[in-house]
Amino acid sequence: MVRPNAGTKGVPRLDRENQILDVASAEFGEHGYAGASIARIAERAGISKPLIYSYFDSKEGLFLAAVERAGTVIADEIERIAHGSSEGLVRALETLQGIFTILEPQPYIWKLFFDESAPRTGPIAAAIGGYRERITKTADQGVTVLLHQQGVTHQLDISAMTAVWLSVVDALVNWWLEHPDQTAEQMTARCVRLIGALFGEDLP
Amino acid sequence: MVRPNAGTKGVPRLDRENQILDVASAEFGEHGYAGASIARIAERAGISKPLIYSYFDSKEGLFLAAVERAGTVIADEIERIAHGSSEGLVRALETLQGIFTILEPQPYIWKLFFDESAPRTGPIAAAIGGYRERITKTADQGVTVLLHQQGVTHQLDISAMTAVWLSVVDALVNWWLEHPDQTAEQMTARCVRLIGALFGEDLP
DNA sequence: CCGATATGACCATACGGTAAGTTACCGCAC
DNA sequence: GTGCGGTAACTTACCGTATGGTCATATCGG
Repeated sequence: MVRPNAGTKGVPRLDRENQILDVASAEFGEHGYAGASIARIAERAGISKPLIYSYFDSKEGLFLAAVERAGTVIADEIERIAHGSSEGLVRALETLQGIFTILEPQPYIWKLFFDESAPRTGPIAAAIGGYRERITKTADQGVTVLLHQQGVTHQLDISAMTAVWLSVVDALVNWWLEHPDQTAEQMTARCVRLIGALFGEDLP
Repeated sequence: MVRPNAGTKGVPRLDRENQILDVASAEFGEHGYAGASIARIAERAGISKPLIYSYFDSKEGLFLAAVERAGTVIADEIERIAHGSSEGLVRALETLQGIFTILEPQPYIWKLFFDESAPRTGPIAAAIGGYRERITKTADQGVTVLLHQQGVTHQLDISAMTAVWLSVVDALVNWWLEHPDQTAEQMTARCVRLIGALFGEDLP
């Protein structure tokens, strides 16, 4: 039987893996884990389904790889900013700036951590949980400092406020996805204006 | 063949429909549209799959019915509050209080409007779009007033801020889902504390 | 010729959806 | 009151297809 193109492309495995992960992240981001289709990912990447399985074993494996690639980058960046000396709203703004910069090439990766239809048990849940915990823990520290300054010390209040803060980031990323013409710089400037207006502070 | 229990329960259609919608809302909320399973909904409701189809025609029909039941309630309440005389942060707080009160019996219905895996075309998209537009429009008016007072008039800034505000509501509802012991009243009190701390205002 | 890259064709099954029939109840003729 | 027909409520068993996943095989550089 004739199989045109079989094996003729010769793209190195690592390159191909990254290309697949790019496409898969977008697909998972757009449709959620359950709504994403491997066949569609293959089509969008211009390759065949079996190649994906030969590199990532399963749908779960592919999603897991996407989550881990994204999680490392995002969590590292957030923790890096947290280790700086800034505090309160300035730190919040720096975090947003860092996230926008990282997400600029591929904004969809943010959504991998907030997928309702992703498996709730097994390695995927563990990985998502791990990265979310790193992110949440860091956010929690920042929120704690901010709220303590204002006299709020109730643990549940801080927990809720952390959830709100993470959701604010989420909202801005999603808004950005709907306004793809905006640059990371413009997004940061926008946040400066909004924080300034809401909290009446002068930001650097 | 013996069919034990066929037709023996005799629950009136409207009651059964509402029961199914309760279960379906939770299932859709937990797993998203694509991740939800009709068989599982039937099982959770203690009935058989065909009964669901005889009442709602299809998975889309079931989701649509859930969205419409939830959307009317939520959008009406939000618009009702918006027609009051309050403004700015007070109005924000009243909106949150209203939403918490409405969602108390069934918090999952909020998530139906933010499902990534729901159909993007057809009647479902239209219904979701319609309710989201009602909610967004109302939110947008409140945000516009608030930001204009602070000198922010750029249309895109307002659009982004509206998205952030809606996401704040989303975060609080999700946080609530993870802390089911909390009452609507406690949630409202928590928001009073947090808004007070962040914005340094005295709220009624 | 061997290993890496790649594919068309296929399998298994989960899930949306349906056909056909069962049970219970209600209203009504007698 | 009782037999009976119509209807609402409900079920088992099944179908078709989309999708996750696999197999055998092809191409090509070194």
